[in-house]
Amino acid sequence: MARPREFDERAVLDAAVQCFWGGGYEGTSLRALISRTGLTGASLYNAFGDKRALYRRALEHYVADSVQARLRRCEAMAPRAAIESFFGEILERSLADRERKGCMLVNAALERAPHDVDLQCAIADMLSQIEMFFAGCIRAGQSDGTIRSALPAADLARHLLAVLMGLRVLARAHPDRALLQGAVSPALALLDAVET
Amino acid sequence: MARPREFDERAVLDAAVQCFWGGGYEGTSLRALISRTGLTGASLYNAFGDKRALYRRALEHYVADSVQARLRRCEAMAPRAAIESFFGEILERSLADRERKGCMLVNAALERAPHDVDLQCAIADMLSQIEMFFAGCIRAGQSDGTIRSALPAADLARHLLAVLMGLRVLARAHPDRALLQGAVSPALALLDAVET
DNA sequence: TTTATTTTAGAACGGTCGATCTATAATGCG
DNA sequence: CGCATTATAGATCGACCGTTCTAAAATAAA
Repeated sequence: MARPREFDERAVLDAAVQCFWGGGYEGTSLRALISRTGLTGASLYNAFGDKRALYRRALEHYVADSVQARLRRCEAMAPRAAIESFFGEILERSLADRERKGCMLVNAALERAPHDVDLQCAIADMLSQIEMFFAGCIRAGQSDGTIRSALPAADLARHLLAVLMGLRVLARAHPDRALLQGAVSPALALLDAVET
Repeated sequence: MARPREFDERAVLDAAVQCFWGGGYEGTSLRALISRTGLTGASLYNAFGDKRALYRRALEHYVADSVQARLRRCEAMAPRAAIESFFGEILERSLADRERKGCMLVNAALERAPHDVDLQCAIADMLSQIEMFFAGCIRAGQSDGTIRSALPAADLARHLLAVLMGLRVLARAHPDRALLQGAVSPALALLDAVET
């Protein structure tokens, strides 16, 4: 009934993520998006609305592609190992991240959440998915004895979430292995049965 | 020999901090700074150079005023209490922060450090001051027995630094008392002598 | 008082911003 | 084949960006 689209939406969102990830929302211009995605301003506005809506779609695309995929990958492992592997992956990725892009979700949480109510809710949801992954691992580990039960699983999960956010900030400001490893290892020690 | 300045530099930096703190670097326009500080563009450029230099001066002003003052305040306390009081203060301030401005240093670390080498070094220094505060408290507490010695003081300090960064991110995205308290309390438990 | 020097005020600069307009191209339906 | 509908391309919009310019004002030394 009408002219069909010439672009692949996923490819366009991939390109948009590449722009927004490193540059942030304010630091990414429509011109940059037009150049990266290859389509014109009119097409972008026709397909996605405005810059704000495109940013949100890009963030959701990033989270589905990058964060949720990692959660699924780790959920397949034993609880204690899942958490250790999760942080190990983050650590290696952060140290290999030459452009210092960090995590787009963390960047969005700090840059956009305070200024965009809708996005704030979406981001809170995404963060709570990570928290729930931690909580699930911890409860399972506390049941099978691989994680100590002295502290509430809910608190531990929130703690790990904070450590994760902190890692991402530190990595963007000062990506040093000793710093990041030092920050993570006490968190893992906290999960273990105690030895004085 | 020449016309004297009509403004107080500290007051101007205070105003600049108010602008940059909530809005970030890219989100704050020269017009906003001109309006808040009360002086003209020419005066700003004559006194501080350009926007980037003003941002750096504002950040240093903020850190001296807000971060270093808190460190001094807490350094006067007993080591274990100093850490607990430090996080307690952050927590209450974050929850009372209606505008969700968070911590300007953390905001700068995430927004500007990757894009500004000079600032990155300055920020790394400022963060390491906080890390050294933690490290000092922990070493002292490990000596007098109020903090357990099972983990290296250096790692614990880096861990607390990461938790602090994470708190600031979470508070800006989802300022909920249960979330923030849950994130902190395992960090404090980690410092204590063990009870199974 | 004159002169040199610096700060002020405010207009103005070229450039870029997000967003929209016009016109053309491409499809399915009647 | 028209016809309605949607996507494309590229020019263009007013607004705002960081920065600089000109000119007036204010001081201290000569």
